[in-house]
Amino acid sequence: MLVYAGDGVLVPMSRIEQIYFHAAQLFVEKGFAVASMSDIAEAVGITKAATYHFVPNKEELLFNLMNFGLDILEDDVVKPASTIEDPAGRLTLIVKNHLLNVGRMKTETGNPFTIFLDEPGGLSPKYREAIDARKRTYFEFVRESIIALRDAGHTHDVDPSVATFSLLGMIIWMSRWAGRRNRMSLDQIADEMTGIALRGILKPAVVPTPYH
Amino acid sequence: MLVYAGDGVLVPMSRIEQIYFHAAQLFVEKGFAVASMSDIAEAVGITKAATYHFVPNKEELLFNLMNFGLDILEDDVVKPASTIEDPAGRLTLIVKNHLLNVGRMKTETGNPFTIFLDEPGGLSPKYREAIDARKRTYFEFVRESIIALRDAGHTHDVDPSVATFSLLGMIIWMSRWAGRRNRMSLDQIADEMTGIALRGILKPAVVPTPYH
DNA sequence: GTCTATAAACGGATAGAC
DNA sequence: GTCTATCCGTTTATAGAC
Repeated sequence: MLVYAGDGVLVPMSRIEQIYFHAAQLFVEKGFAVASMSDIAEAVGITKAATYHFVPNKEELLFNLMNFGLDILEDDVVKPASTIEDPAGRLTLIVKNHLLNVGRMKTETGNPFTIFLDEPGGLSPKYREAIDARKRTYFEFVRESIIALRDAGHTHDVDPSVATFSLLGMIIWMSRWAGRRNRMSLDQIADEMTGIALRGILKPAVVPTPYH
Repeated sequence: MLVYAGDGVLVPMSRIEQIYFHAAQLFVEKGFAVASMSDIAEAVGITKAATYHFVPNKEELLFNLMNFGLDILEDDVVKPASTIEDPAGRLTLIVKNHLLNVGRMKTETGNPFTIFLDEPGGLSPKYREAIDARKRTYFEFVRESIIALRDAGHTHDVDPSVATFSLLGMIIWMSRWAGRRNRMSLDQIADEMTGIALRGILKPAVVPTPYH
């Protein structure tokens, strides 16, 4: 669908990929409801009718993009984290990689593949349920790591769900501000935020050394 | 505009207040672009034309609501925090009160006075600038407390801006999930999150006792 | 203040030619 | 694959009667 051009920049290839690429940008920039099919067509450089040759309707455009964002999340975060048995190391990798993922694909106006995972009212109930199920699976994946740490006595006295929501809120919100100024590198920012997140939840002795 | 009915529930009084009240709920629920003036009128129980007797246009409805939300934030967070000289105590009050504010006014579908402080593409540039300026002022207020703490050697090695964004992301995101289940009280949730936020940024010795 | 009626613009989506 | 033209529903907003 989209291809990395070496330095983390996403490059659209075929026409259909161009459509999805610009749709993602516009949905984030203006919101799903405000960005029109004409806007997308204009950004691609074709007419609205031509766009409908590739896309059945606007809702499926959003649905496919959300699934694509979740695919990336699973590849870049869940898959590598699943191989780590130590829950502290696993949680660290989750936070760091999710942050890098959010920041890496940032455009000038937001992150197309993260921010609109929560477009309100964009999807009809049928589609919405499928996306919600995938989001819940990810939430549980993060929460399980925190539960393991709590059961080992390695966390402060926090409810695992509250801790997970706090963590994910911090991460997702990053898509709204990171990448605006280049004073710090993305890696630096992700490291600092990983430290903030881990220290908030884990007891000092358990926080890995680079974030201690 | 709106009045508290003792237990934190907002009650609309006059007709114009009813309009703003239901508009706020609908904007959060469906998004600004999707919620129509007819929806609002129907919720109030009058016709769309009658609504326009009180409101000049849809955009100013959103603009006024955003300003109202910022007014509340200043009353409930900035004003009381400004009287506290100790920066650790001040930051603690900021986080706790902002969280209570976000959680208290939660409806079934979201927080009318917080979540849409960041409606994308809702406002035209002219109005948007005024809102952005007020948001920036609040951001700086939080950031200054963290800078004071860093200069006193009381924080971990974090950039004050990154720390502020992390903090606010966590808080704002709370509006999307808090209030769904009642396993924990709002005060309990706010306390736990305050702890997570403060521990992430402040050195253990400086974190106030209830959150240590 | 609230209504019915309607104007004017824009949205998603399709038909059919090339 | 892409275009022009168009259908049809919905939206914001207004006019004017009561």
